This record gives sequence, C-alpha cells and structure tokens, in this order.
Amino acid sequence: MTLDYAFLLMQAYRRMLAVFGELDWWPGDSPWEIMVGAVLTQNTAWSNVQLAIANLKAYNMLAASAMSAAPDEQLAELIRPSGYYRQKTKKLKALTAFFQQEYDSSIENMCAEELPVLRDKLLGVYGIGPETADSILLYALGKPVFVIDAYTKRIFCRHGFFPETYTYYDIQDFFERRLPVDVRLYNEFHAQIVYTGKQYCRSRKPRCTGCPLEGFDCA
DNA sequence: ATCCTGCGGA
DNA sequence: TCCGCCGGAT
Repeated sequence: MTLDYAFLLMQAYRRMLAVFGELDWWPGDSPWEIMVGAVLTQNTAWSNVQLAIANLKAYNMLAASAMSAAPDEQLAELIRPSGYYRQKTKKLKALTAFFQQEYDSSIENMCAEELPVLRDKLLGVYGIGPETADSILLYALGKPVFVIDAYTKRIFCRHGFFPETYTYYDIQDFFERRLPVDVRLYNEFHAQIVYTGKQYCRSRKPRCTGCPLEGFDCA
C-alpha cells in the first residue's frame, strides 16, 4: 500500500511538539513588527534581528510612517546588527511604501484582500520572495499558508518524504494538500521544524541521537 | 570556518 | 545557476 503521508506528517509534528512544547511563534508585538522582522531575518540569525528591532523601537522608527520618512543612512545604521543592512534598507522601504500606498497602513485592509491576490502583490514587492511572503501571510496576518524553509526541506528529505529536487512550491503543496487547513497547526508546525533543524538536523553534523524524529523514516 | 526563520540580479 | 549582500554566534 502507499504510505499515508498525512498520518506520518502529523506524527512527526506530534513528536516534536511533545519534546519541545509550544514555541510561541512569531515573536513580535504587532503584525507590522512581524512583517519587518520577516524581512530582517532573511538569511540571518534571529538574535541579530532582535537587536535591529530593538534599535528601531528605541528610536521610534518601527512605525511605517517613521520608517518611510527616515533617510536611508539612518535606517541602515539602526538595522545594522541584522546584516545585509544596505539591501535590507531598500527592502524595508519597499515594504513600507507598499503597506502605505496599497493598504493605507492598515492591517485590516491588507487582511481583507483575497489571499491569492495578496500573495501575488507581496511577491511583487522588492525584497519579498516566497518564504518571506508566506511568513507574513501566516504569522502577521493569520492566513492558512504553510511556510517552507531550508529546514523543512532538509528534515523531510532526510526522512524520505520527498526528493532533494523538490522546489519550494512542490514542498508547500506536499504539506498543504495533506494537512488540515489550520492556521494554528501551520504556525506551530513550522516553529517546531525550525527548532528541530537548528538544534538537531543541522546541515553539517546532524545530531540524530536524541532528535525527536530519530528513527522516523518513510521506507 | 560555518551558519543563520533569502532575495535580487546577472 | 551562481553570486553579492552582511553582522554576530558557535
């Protein structure tokens, strides 16, 4: 018989959750802060993003109105701890302009947009690719979108769920068509994946011993 | 030296 | 498909 991937995915989820407990994602005080964090965390450790966000708050520069008015050099200096600060300054400016012009800086307006339309619009913003768009949709706006990242691919490739050749959208489809449409599940599942990837399923020296997914393989 | 809740451009 | 971007932790 064919493998029941839906069951196996949920079992993997429950194993991680049982060991780590709920992880309280995404850390942030507001949807806008989460959107900003989603850009700042691109290829960057979260601890460094926290420093950048703390700077923005300390200088009252987090709000879209303040951020759009700030000179590039000043914004760059504040977000410097998160790395790629010149690139990310451009990206934050683009996100801010989009939020202001398209939605009048209103999360409610943004949420009211049809999901596929909103996703396409996000992907059209400079600096927002598939993972960042989906992180914003799920964690800032509470939309039922399963976020894929390098950890997701690495962990589930290693456990035999799909081949290395799967693209972002292949993997996203794999999860979304097998899991119930549940924002809280998508939220917590991704958080568990990131934690497992960081602590155990590392790229170089995987620590399989003690991993919640140890011995969990699709034959 | 390697990695981190990637993306744009060539 | 590869390269530049970039700082801080391990």
